[in-house]
Amino acid sequence: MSETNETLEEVCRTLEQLYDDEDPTAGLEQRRPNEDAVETQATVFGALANDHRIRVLEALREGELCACELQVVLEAPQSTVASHLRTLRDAGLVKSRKKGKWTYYRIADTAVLELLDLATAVAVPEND
Amino acid sequence: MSETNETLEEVCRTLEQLYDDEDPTAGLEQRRPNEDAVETQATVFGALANDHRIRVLEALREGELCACELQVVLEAPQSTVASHLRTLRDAGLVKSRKKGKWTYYRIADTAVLELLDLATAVAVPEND
DNA sequence: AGAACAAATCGAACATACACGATATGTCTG
DNA sequence: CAGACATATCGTGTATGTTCGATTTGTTCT
Repeated sequence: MSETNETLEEVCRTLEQLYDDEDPTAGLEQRRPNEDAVETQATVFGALANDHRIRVLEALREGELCACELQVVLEAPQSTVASHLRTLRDAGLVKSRKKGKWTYYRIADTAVLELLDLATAVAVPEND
Repeated sequence: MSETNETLEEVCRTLEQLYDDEDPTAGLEQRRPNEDAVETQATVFGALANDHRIRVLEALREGELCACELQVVLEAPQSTVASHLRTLRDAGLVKSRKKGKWTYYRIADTAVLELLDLATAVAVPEND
C-alpha cells in the first residue's frame, strides 16, 4: 500500500542527478505562480488576518452598518475601528457609502463571505 | 431611488436615543460572531497572508513536493523555507509526510485551493 | 563509525502591523 | 456661526512577523 510513493522519490533523485551543471530548477519553475495574482492574494489575506476585521465582516453579513455601530460591535476605540475599516476598504473587501454625518460599510463581494466560510472549514491542529 | 436608505439612518438614531442609560449595544450584539470561529479564521488567514507561503501552496497544487524542491521554487534559504512550512502546517493548510531523508508536503484540504482561487477573484482597488 | 545530505530549531536583527490618544475634517442643527 | 457629533488621519509606543546564519537532529551510504 506504499509502493505508489516510491516513484516520486525516484523522480526527486533523478531530477537532481540529471541537472548537475544545468539550471537546478528542473521542471519546478513551472510551479511558480503569476506575480500579480500572488500580490492580490497576499493583500486580501493580509486584510483578513485580524480578529477585529473578521468581526467587522461577520457583522456586515446581514447588511450594512455605519462606523459608529461597528464601534459598538467591536467594543474598541473609534480610531482603532476607523483604521481597520480603512484596511478593509483598501483591500477591496468592503465598500463605503457616505450619507450625511455617517459612513455606511457593506461587504464588497459575496466572495468575501465565501472566504470567511471556507476558513472556518479548515481543521486547525492544536499544538500542545 | 434613495428613500429606502432613510429608514436605516432613522434606526441608527433611534437606537442611540432609546438606550441612553441602558446597554448601548442595542440589537448589535447579535451581530457578534462565534469566538472559536474567529480564532480559526484568523489563524488560517494569518498563515495565508504571506507571499512565500502563497507560492508554496500554489506550487503544491499539482501534487506534493519535498522541502528541498520548495526551496528551489521559492529561491530562498533553507531555514526561511522551513519556517514558512511550519507556519503552514501549524495552521492546518498543509500536511507533511516523512520519507527517509525527505519531508514531503501536500495541500491538506481542497478548501485551501478554493481560498486561493477566491482571493484572486477579489477586485483590489489601486490607491494612487 | 563517519561523511554527506535533508530538514528542523534557535536566536537575533530587522521590518510590519496594531492600538489608541490627540487632532483635523466634514456635517447637521439650533 | 457655534456646538455637537461622526469619521478620518497622524504620531508613537508596543507587539508580532520575517529573515536567515548557525546549530542540531535524523537519515542514508560507504
